[in-house]
Amino acid sequence: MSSTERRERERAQRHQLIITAARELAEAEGWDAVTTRRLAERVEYSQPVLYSHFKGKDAIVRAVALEGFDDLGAQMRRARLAEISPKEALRALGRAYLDFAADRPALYEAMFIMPTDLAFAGTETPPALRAAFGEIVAVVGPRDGVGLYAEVFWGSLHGIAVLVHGKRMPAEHQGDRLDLLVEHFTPEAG
Amino acid sequence: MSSTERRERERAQRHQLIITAARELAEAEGWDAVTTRRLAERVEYSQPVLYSHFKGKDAIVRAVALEGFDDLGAQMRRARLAEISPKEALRALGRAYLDFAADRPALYEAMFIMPTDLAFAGTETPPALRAAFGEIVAVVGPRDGVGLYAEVFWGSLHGIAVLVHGKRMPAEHQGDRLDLLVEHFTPEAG
DNA sequence: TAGTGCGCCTAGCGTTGCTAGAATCAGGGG
DNA sequence: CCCCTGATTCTAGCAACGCTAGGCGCACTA
Repeated sequence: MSSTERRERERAQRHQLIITAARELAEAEGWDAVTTRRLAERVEYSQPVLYSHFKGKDAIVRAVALEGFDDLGAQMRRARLAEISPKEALRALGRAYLDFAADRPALYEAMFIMPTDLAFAGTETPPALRAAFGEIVAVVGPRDGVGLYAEVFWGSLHGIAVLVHGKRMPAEHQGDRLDLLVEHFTPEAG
Repeated sequence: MSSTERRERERAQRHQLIITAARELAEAEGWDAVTTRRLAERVEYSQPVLYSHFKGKDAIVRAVALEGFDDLGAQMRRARLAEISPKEALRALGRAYLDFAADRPALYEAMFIMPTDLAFAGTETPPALRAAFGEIVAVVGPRDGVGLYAEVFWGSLHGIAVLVHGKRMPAEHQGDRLDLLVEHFTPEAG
């Protein structure tokens, strides 16, 4: 059954190809440009092939988002581990988060803005999401049982990131905003 | 030219009718349900009439959003003026903001989530937006020249509101999150 | 080599935002 | 009183969207 294996391998490659193409197209021209037709053209297959891999366009976006959580988690982890003091670690993680949102806006959009049915805080939550949130918990400090501080710190970062991204808040002073947040959320100083 | 006046009056009424219908339809069934066809049917005119009032669908959404800022501004103002102490005023305004987002999700979406070309912080910023932001500045205290504290407080509120709305953060504990924010942003204590 | 089944593509459905051109209606002049 | 003029509204249709049915062709099995 070697041919079957090869087929499955090729199929998996194409699966990944679709996800990558969708992300690249979104990052280059925005999600509005990611239509099933253009995406199919880009992977050099016809439209229906997409539907043999994914239930629909939403599922493709979800797959792109899911990969993004690995990246974001790793980026935050690297940032916080590079610092010694809790305060500096917090600032580094916050900067990493905001940089991620600013540098890869389309990916960030798929992860945190577009409608999704990814389970975010439940038993079905994918490991990548859990790990990414865990980085925030680690740096904020699990001062309470439910991670309230981590939630609010995350929410604050997300808020300013998304308002800047939507041009509802000036892009300048983002560093100052982060400093202000860090000042308030530094562990112990609570 | 009385007939002309009447015509203009009727036209203005219809203009408002379209905005109201769009908002109601969005609040009842979500913005996806607000198609130009359904909206036209609802106002009992044909589709092209919409385009004689608005440049396109985006312009209708923008008009709905603009009205929302009056509501939100008033709601925040009422809340903060009902309290004496700065801390309680801050909490009341925050609660008003979060309640607005939770109670009128479609309207909130049009104001703060959907793509828009409304000028948010510039010379062209509509008075309603300016006034609403002014309420936040008033309650946070303009501790710096550029309203950094107000921006970050607003961003934090927006972040948790929108993450809960998108089911990316549990809906519970929203009150606790607000308390935590208020604790950190209370004037003087800063 | 003939049969068989899977995989891919062509074609098309219903819906979207938006627009061109026909039709209709109100108001004013002969 | 009637017809003409101009504005206003509607019918019809375009291109693009997400998605799907059905048939064709190729690769593998026997």
